[in-house]
Amino acid sequence: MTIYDISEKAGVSIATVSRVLNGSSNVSEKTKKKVLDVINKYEYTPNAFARGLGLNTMKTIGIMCADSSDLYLAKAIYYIEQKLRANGYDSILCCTGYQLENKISSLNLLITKKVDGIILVGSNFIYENDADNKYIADAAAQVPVMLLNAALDAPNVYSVVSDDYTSMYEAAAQMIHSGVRDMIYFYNSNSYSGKKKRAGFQAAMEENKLFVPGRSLQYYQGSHEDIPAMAEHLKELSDKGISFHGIIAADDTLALAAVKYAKAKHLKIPEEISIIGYNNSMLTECCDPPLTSIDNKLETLCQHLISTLLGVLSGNEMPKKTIFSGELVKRGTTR
Amino acid sequence: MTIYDISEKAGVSIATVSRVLNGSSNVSEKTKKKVLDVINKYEYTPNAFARGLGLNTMKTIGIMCADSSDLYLAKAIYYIEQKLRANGYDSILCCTGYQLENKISSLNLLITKKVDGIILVGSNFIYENDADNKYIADAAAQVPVMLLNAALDAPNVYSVVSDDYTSMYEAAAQMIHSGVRDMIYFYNSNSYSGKKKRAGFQAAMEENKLFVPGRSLQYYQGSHEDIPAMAEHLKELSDKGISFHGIIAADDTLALAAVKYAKAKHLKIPEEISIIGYNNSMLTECCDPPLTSIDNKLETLCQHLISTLLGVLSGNEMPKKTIFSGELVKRGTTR
DNA sequence: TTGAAAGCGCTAACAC
DNA sequence: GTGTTAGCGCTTTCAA
Repeated sequence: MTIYDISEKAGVSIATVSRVLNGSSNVSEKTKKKVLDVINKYEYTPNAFARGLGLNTMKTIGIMCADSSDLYLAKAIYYIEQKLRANGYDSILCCTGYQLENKISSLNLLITKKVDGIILVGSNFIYENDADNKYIADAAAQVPVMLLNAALDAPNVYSVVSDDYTSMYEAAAQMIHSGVRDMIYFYNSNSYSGKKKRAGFQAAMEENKLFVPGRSLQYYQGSHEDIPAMAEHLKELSDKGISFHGIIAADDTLALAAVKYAKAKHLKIPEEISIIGYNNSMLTECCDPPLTSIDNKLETLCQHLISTLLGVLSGNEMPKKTIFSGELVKRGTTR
Repeated sequence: MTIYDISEKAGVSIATVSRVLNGSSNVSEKTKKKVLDVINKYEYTPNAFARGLGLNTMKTIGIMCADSSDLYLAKAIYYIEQKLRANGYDSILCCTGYQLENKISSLNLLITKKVDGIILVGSNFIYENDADNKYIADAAAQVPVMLLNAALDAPNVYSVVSDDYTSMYEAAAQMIHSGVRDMIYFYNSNSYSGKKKRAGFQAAMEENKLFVPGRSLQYYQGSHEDIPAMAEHLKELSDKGISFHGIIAADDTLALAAVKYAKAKHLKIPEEISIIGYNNSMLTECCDPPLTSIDNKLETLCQHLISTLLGVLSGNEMPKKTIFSGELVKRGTTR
């Protein structure tokens, strides 16, 4: 069933059918009804490809993320997809993994598929070496690119970020204030947001003359999901003689590993060791005691990201970078 | 830049350009190289919409799920997206929520967008009332529909399921064997797979004359993520005088709530209470002690689902339903 | 308010 | 091995 069939059965031209299909005003109520009746009768729906060819858009947005099964990224994708759909856009999902090479080819693929815009979910798309970020600016030459929790200053790329620096700064300040002096920062990512978090922690420590290079910052390299391995890492640290009575983790998974470590060492939480996570995910309640964590207002970020994108697509001038603040949600792992 | 531009610059016809683009054999090496050079020089990529219009496909598969941020569904989507992409297909993601109405409209929307196939991820797409499943059969009249962890007998719909019944039966049998007599089944879904699981539990209990109607089966109605509320539900049960020394949960989240409950009651795990979860997710390691759980081989299921879909799309005869068995992974919450 | 007709950029059947 | 041409099903001028 094509627009020709409908036009024939309704006794009008295809132009008229097209007009009612697209809600053009210049159609008499009478012919409009006539056409609509035929359309409904035959359950006709326009061919999306032909439409795409004519309009040069199929109203789809490409969503890229490293790993859609990551708790945090999954949540972001969920919010984004919902809000896009509510605005008439489809989402093409693209899980790229963490390799730059794959990110580049995925990005190019999406552009080839003629998406209307691209959303990069997660800070891992931004690299320390500026040259490595060229692929994003290149893509932005074709379609608007939105960054969630990352920022890049380039034409046609828009960033929405949580103020990780301040959140972490305040978490650390708070823990210091509660009496802990020798806490460590436990992290596994040097991404854009990863660096901000670490810097926030470090600043708070330095301000209080508590920062010890090579000790205060503890990097874990390994699977993002392997909690036992993370806990083991902490144990080795402690075995090496590095002592600490507080752990601020770069995400809730790492924090859970910290809790696991503390339990294995029979340390009382929070009396003997304080722990703070990041993301305020469901994991906070998977923990005993419940995990204190930083809420970075993911839904708000996503909401804002989508409105910005829609604005850009409508040709409006939109803010290049928006920053939201996070909030420390206190639960059982801190005093 | 179009195929016409390229053909002109290369001094050949558009048909020849199209041929090298599509790897047709009937092109001489010389002209092929000539065309390829021009293509590379101008970084030309064919217009996907025009291609779609001609071929009537854009090589995309619709993925529907109720909630892509659900731990289990997210993992499934991840596997599926990866495997589709590896085979040259894009994925349009569609989070429908749990309302039938929305599922129907999403499904129709995907068909309108002319996807090549549709994958329904999760058992919640199948309803008890057969009439409610008509929307799936209707969709299958247009494109192949794949069900993950659900089954429906209709033309052009294919099911890949884990043998939830047997897995649950064996988990229950195992717990009975370990000496627990009065365990309860803690669940929150009456979906296709939810019913299978429950039936497996019930069968094992009945076989051992341990099943007590109105007691052995405990339904929790509430947020799928609210662990404290789930734990509270168990506490109320216990307060009501219903005693149990074992909990088999329909998923790991519920099982974690069971652990939380046990800790609040100062019950020793597994000595005084045994707990088994389902899905063998990362949550098993978020738990202290680590959670015994049933692994339903999600990646295998997804792998098989994709190969079946690809087979169907290639016009091959494929199995309508495939069943894989799960496996009980014993950890610290069982004896 | 309506219709005729020219694209949109590609594929593929057919002819040479 | 290569070119010509007729679609694919829509949108959108331009005339009427």
